[in-house]
Amino acid sequence: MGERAESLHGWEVTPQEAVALQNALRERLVLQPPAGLRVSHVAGADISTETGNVLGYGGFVVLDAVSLRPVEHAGAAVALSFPYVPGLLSFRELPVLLAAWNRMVQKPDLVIFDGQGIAHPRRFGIACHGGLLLGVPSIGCAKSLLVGKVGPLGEARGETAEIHHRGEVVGMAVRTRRGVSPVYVSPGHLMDLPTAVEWVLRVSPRYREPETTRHAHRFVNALRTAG
DNA sequence: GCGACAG
DNA sequence: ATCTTGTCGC
Repeated sequence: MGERAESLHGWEVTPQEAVALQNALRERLVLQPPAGLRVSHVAGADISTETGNVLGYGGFVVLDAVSLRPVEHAGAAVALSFPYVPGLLSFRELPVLLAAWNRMVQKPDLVIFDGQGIAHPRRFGIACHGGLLLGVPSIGCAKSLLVGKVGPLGEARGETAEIHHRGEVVGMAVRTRRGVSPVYVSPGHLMDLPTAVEWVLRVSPRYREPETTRHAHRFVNALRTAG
């Protein structure tokens, strides 16, 4: 029997230990999609928190990859034990997302996270960490940049501009809608940059953010509101 | 030492 | 991320 991805490491860690884990786990990343990758279901992941409350409500919404219609959602509420620290977001959000993942029946072929993939100071954003632990192809699609610089970006939908950081191309700014700020796309695990950009555009036919993210965001907010 | 800083 | 009213634009 192989080890379970979820048990690669514990979550009771200090920020310093978290950084060491990122540097070690980074070596296991595969920045290439599996040969013949077929995506029939794509999921969005997100969490919702409340000021003055330790509980985090997280979940996934699985969409049919063609119609972009939801086919399943799964959520969980878990106490957030790690603070928000730029660069260590996955240690705050993944515990609740893993709990939600275990409740999901129709596991997706691809997950799009709300945050960075390798466009990260140590090339190990939440999409990398999540994809690795779940053993699923993943993409990071963030609303703002954590690291790196982007050059001029065309106005039309579909235009892209590289994200450069320390001499490397770590992602792409992608205009998903004309006249609106771009989103920042980078590969997570079992993924490359061209495929990541292709999928983000495919699941963002109308609005700035992917339908996966929009559905996940609404779902976890409803979870929190409901208690 | 001084800024920057996903969600 | 969350807290919050109105306001500008298609």
